[in-house]
Amino acid sequence: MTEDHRSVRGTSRAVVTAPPADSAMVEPRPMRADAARNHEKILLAAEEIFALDGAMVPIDIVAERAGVGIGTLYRHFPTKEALYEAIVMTRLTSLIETADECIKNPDAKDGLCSFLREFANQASEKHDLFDALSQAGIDIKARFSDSVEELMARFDALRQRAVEVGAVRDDVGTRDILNLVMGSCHAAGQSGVDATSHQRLVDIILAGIETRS
Amino acid sequence: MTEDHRSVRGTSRAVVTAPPADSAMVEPRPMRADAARNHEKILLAAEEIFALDGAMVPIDIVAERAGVGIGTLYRHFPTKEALYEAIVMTRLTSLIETADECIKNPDAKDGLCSFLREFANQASEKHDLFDALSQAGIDIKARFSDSVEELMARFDALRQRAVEVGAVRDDVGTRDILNLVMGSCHAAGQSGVDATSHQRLVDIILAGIETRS
DNA sequence: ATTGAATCGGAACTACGGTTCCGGATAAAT
DNA sequence: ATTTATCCGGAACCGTAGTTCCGATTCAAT
Repeated sequence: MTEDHRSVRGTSRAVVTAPPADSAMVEPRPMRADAARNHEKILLAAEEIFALDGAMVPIDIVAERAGVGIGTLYRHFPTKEALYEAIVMTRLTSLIETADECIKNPDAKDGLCSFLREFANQASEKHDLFDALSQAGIDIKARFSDSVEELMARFDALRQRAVEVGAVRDDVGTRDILNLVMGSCHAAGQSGVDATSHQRLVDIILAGIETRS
Repeated sequence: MTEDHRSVRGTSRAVVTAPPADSAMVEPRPMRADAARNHEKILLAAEEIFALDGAMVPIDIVAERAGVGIGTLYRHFPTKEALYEAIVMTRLTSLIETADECIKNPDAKDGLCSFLREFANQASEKHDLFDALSQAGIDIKARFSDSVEELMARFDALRQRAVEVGAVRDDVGTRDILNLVMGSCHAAGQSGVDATSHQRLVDIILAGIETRS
């Protein structure tokens, strides 16, 4: 009994209503014009302010920045978690697209490098989003398993291809590289260093996973 | 009044007992036995539970674990920040000692490696402490500038020596290495991977900062 | 054993941030 | 223009976590 912490926090019975993207089968009425506009404004404002001030900013600040009331914000995203989810989702999708681009690169090593650089860019820009999520007890891999797996598959393909060409070591896992890049960007972001440093760090990591000559 | 005069005493484990005789005019009474015992218990419990469950655990949980009341905890550490500070202080001190050990190593590269490995160990164990601090708006470099500078100086000496011997590249800054190691440990800790992975990551980083052959 | 000061313990207070609710406003259909 | 379903706004509510306060307790000096 010395083990248990405070009683498990409120059963977050968060209604995980997926944002109706473009399904015309269930909704007889699409969405009122102002509602759609606000939805967009909120998403935009949230992304901006989270990237800027970290994901811990109170939501009423987000609402203020979006130019809407809190009630409106909650109508569109019934929970702060839901807002996080929406943003993470766009981020993952964008990253998957990037990976798809990079895999088109005929040079295996270049492809991997490009991807890692872009990945580092995004990671250092929005450094605390993922952090805040896990701090809030949200398991990204679990909640977005589909997209994450998709992304990881592409990432692994990039790595694998570079290994087969003999450009990078075969004893370094995809997960390792991810941790290296993501983590160092995070650290660099925290210690207020110049914004270009994460590129230098990626270079070092790339040197570290190269095949030894 | 810009400078807060939080007592620096109590940061090292040994000071809890009676102060030396040469400060008779300052401290007429040393500290009651139970008080000293509790001070120690709290520090210990806090260190344990922060390392285990992250630094966001409510302090009453810390008190419970230490077997004291909240009032008692607050008597010894007037603020949660103060508790953080005390722990960070012991950590920095310990790290400085490690660096002093490593610099005795005749082999420059081995010395640096040993230090980085130990650094990684500590970083991955208590990964969220620093995180929580910065999230709480506490600037570590500012508040502990003395110890941090001391540590950085030793770290830089280790790196410098390795560079002079020709073991590591000369275009990689001390700060870079620190970000790399600290960050990747953080990331590895977050994504629940096996506890040994941070050693693998350090190896990759070491490979990345080696002189190219 | 007595006494008084130091210390303990935890209930209560406070601040803050997420969430709910509902009267008022507005788009769109008639 | 009227009507109504939908949406907006923000005051109020609630739970959580940090902090304060003071009667009860304990150490240690006499």
